[in-house]
Amino acid sequence: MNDVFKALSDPTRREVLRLLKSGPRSAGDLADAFPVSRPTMSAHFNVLRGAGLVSTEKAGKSVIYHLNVSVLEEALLGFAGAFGLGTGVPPVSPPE
Amino acid sequence: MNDVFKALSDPTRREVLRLLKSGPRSAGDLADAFPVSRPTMSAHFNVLRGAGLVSTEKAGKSVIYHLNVSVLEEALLGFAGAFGLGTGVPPVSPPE
DNA sequence: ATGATATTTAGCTAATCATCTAATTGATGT
DNA sequence: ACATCAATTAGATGATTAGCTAAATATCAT
Repeated sequence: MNDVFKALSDPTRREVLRLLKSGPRSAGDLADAFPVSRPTMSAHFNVLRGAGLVSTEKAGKSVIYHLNVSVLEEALLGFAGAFGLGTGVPPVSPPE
Repeated sequence: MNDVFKALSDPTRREVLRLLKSGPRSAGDLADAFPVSRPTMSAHFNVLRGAGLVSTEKAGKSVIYHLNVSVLEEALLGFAGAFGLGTGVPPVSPPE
């Protein structure tokens, strides 16, 4: 889970996830959406994959990235939930 | 909001927030809960304060740290919400 | 005013990070 | 086989980060 928060700490990576929300995309397609080099984007993809936030699938010359929503959900809501946020169900003492 | 995610990327800082969830605590009291030096903890506090996640109040010799839940909520659920997580209300196209 | 206590700032270091260019790998088409 | 295109790895660099010790600041008590 630390890896997930580390991954989320970079705005480029958060934006990649947001783009992936609308559906799978190739590495180059994703890279085109950012003003940095492809190798740099590749490094960001590695961090996201290391955190389990995305999965890859080979399609010819391309590599398709998929968003793993469940991993995002588990980390984000898991943490938020510890503060009584997001679920509607407080963690310790319900506000009577 | 980037500052918030940057702040959350460190496990020590996330734990500080979790401790603060149960109520305000002094700097030294918080520092005692971690195996690092006080100056190091002070630096972590600065990051959390810079992100707006905590506020301070002076009380005699001590400095009391308060958790700003609203800031955490806005960032965390704001981001999660963009993925249809946490609110029960999907972000773009509601499942009819 | 002196001393003790709580916290922060200053200054340093080692490690990590985001970025780049150049080179490599892998797949497709001619 | 060769050229081309997509993506990654290698290797380097400058910036940021988390950590430390030592020194400074602020408050309280004597």
